Amino acid sequence: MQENRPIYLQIADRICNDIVAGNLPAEGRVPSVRELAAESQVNVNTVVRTYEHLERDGVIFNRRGLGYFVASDAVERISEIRRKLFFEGGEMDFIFSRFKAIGLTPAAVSELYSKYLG
Amino acid sequence: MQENRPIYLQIADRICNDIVAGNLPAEGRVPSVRELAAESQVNVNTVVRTYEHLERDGVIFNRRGLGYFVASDAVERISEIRRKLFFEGGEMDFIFSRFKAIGLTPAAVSELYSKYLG
Amino acid sequence: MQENRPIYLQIADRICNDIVAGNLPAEGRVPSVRELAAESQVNVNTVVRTYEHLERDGVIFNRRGLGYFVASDAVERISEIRRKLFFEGGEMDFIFSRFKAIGLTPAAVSELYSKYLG
Amino acid sequence: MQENRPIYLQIADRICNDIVAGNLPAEGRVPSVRELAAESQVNVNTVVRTYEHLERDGVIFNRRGLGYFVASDAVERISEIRRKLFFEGGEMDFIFSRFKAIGLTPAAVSELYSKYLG
DNA sequence: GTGGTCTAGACCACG
DNA sequence: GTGGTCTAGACCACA
Repeated sequence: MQENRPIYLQIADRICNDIVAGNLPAEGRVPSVRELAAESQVNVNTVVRTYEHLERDGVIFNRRGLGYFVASDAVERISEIRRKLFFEGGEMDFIFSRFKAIGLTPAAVSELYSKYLG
Repeated sequence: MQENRPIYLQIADRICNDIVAGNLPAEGRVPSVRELAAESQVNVNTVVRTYEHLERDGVIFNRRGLGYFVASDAVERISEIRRKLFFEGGEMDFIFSRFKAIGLTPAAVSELYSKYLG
Repeated sequence: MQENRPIYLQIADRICNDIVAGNLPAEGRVPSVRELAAESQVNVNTVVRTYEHLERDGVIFNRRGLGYFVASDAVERISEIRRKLFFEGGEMDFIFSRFKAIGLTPAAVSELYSKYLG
Repeated sequence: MQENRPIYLQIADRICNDIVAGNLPAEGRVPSVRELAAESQVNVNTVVRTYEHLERDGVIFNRRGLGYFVASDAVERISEIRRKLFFEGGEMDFIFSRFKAIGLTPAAVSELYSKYLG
């Protein structure tokens, strides 16, 4: 499933996770486009797209000539975006339709998810 | 989420759901490409693609000049394909990572899913 | 391979084999269109096409109101048609290209064919 | 015989032959759909179909935005597919029935095939 | 009537 | 630049 998603979104997700986990603190600088591209083994343009995407969402912001920085309210932004996508963007309904299609019960889902977390 | 998926796959999913639900019985005929295209308001070629896809998966088969028919073991096939995609195709892990990212607990997921089903 | 060939040609082949084997003697009547259709579990039009095809090749001929009959020189006709198709119709080259593609040697082919005949 | 096969399959065969022959090495890139379409003098969509077909068979794979690449085990895949089609798909039996129908002996087949190869 | 193939051209997301 | 999808329309073989 991940491999079918656009690479730039996968990278954006990683950045967001790092922000939420505290690896990338608020107001701190995120890796440069070239750094991240080299590290992720992808084209520079792909990372550019990632950062543009995150900037549009207010997760990071740009200081001309200095690079991109984590927004002070990035964690809240990310949480809000993800919840909105999940509950209002149809993600939840799609996921539940998949659960239903393979015949999973709520109890089974809960158990599988517990295992995943644990 | 659904709306971003290719139409031909959405149609394939609908056909599969109809098969699982018993609306399209085993060995029975599925709508002709032209019928389904008209009904679904899409181009004939899109339905052709759907049926090619389902045939490759062994869900339907072709009788020359007569049309497509539901495979006798279609229900099992569909179940197998969907479970494999879910458990081995990384779908489950991706979904659970989303749950985790927005801070859902197993209990919360179970409750939401119950509501969805009910 | 057989199942991908047009049904009317498969039936034509069967008729030809019956003629060569002597089951359908020269000047004898071949089954009526309806008989053969019922027996072969196919549409009447398919058998019509078979007979038209065989008639064009001079293997059978039509007596109005009486049905189709095996031509007196049907065996020779069939032999000639088959050889021509094989040697000049590109059938041989295609077959040999398949042999080559899966790495069969002449000796291996000979052995497999002997087994098939035996 | 070849000329009656769909173009997209003929092109697929050519690609496979190039892979087996080493002209298209494992992990290497295959021509872009546009390149191959121009070179083969066919519509782009026809090549798209060829590549979809080869991808389903695991012969090539896609890297997003970069193009299609030869699978690392492509040669084995191709060999397996071709052998399966030949031995289990009824291709062999059909071919041998043709040999028999025109009265070829194993020795004759071997000789003709040797000539073809040589 | 059925599906199968092919073309032409468009628009899009992605890297 | 890459492929992915979709449309429109054509022609064909087959049952």
